[in-house]
Amino acid sequence: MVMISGLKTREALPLTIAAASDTKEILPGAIPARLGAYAATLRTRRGQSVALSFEGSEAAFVVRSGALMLHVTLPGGLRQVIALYYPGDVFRTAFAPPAASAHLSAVTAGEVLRFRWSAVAELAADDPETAGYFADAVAKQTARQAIHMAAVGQFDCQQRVATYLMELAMGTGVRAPSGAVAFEMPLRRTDMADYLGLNADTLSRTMSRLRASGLLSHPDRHHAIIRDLDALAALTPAAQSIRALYAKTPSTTR
Amino acid sequence: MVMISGLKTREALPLTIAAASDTKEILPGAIPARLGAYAATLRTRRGQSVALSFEGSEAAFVVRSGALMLHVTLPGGLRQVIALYYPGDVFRTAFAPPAASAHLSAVTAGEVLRFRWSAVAELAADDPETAGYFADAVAKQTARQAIHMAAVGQFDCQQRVATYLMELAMGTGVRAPSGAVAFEMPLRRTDMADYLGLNADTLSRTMSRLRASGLLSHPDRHHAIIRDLDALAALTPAAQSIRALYAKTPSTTR
DNA sequence: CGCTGTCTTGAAACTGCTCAACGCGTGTGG
DNA sequence: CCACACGCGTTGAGCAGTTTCAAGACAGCG
Repeated sequence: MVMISGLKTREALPLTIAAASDTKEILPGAIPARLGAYAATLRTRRGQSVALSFEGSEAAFVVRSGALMLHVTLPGGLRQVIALYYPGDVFRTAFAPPAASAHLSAVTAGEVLRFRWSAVAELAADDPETAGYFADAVAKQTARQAIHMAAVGQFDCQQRVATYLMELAMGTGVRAPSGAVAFEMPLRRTDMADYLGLNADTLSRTMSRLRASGLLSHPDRHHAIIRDLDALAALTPAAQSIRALYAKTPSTTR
Repeated sequence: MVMISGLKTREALPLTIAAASDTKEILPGAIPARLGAYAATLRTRRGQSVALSFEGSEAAFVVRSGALMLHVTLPGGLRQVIALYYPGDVFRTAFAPPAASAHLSAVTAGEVLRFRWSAVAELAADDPETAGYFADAVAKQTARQAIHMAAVGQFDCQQRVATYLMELAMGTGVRAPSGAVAFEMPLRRTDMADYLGLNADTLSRTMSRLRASGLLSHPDRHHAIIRDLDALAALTPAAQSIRALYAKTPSTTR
């Protein structure tokens, strides 16, 4: 559907299919080629923070690989990770709430395309593909956020953790022949807790319980293996939704 | 870009110039005129449910007056009100998460414009005003949701209630000379609780405590008066953000 | 080798939830 | 016109799940 155009100005941006040699380089359903002409590519390291705006004007970002995290800190030291952005996701400055000390940072090494929002808006005005790409990406993200909202608002501790693990497993997991699923957990415990609206101690305890039950094991801090995905799914009321969400993603290419 | 000094944010939006002689039909952001050609106007009654899609295809909605609520019910009877949509807000079918029995319903009598999403997408492709309107509306909503996310994830019961009251006061409140603010509370207690991720009992208790402290009074179920807005603001860590959000709203027209 | 940031774990304190009862306004039928 | 049921909101008492605080374990790094 998307073809490579000769529009690259500065550096070659294989914006079509990142011929993923690496597991992470999931193809974002193809980022519209014409965007390339306006993009600056940021290479992120884990933990690196990304300026929300660009030279004082509103910016837009498209994640190409890796992941970003938006978090806010409110008076009183209350911190909440609002959203995680994965390959194909878009973000614009105006998504960040005002007066909430919002920060965007990388949770993983990866690549992020940055634009002036005005440039994106102009391009979108005469390139339906770009317009559609943004609109659909935002819609998909909104739907994902809805599930997350429900999880944070209604689930107990274990359900939230199970939900997050499920998302990771579905999004980036690798299936072993045994039926087990292995994946990375890019967030630190603290960030994970802030994302789930939990206390870090409680989160740790919950993960220990899952480990004790044999469902989960993590060889090291940032890696996890789920013995039985269905058993995990049984722990979260959002299992169906997550499955539907991640099943749909690839076909998002429309 | 049309831009008229906004009065009350959440009152009716004129579709075009329609010199709204009607009761509350005042004009803030102004919905792009050309959308009118594709719109079907739905008149909602409180509690009425609005079909998420239209004749099997994806739909888009723009709230003109009143308010809508999106809620999901997950297995186990867990219910979460995901978002509230106010005049000027947009919604499209794809915002609703899959497999979560999502429902859109009116919390107030009002008017909602309905479109086929495909029609909106086509129009946006050659009308930058429409495209910009949708993109900006979605961005504004996303920012609002971020605050709500932080509230549900991090705030205690009283802070959440104060946050919601603050939103209402800023959005639809009428200032009395005494400094008090009066506003409507369109949601039922149960829905309010589900929106805030609280138990209805707990919510009721919290409101009683606020009433006992003299800050709040409600002459009847759906009306409230805040004696001192600053005192209320002091109760929620999100006060600054809410103020910024609602101060910015009128100028959002850019 | 010791430092530091991160993660884990325990015990006590507390917040919010559950469940059950009651009050109140409204609609319905005798 | 009253009796009654119903939906909705309020309130209390007891309980459960989370948070808090403090201490210990572990890994990476100078």
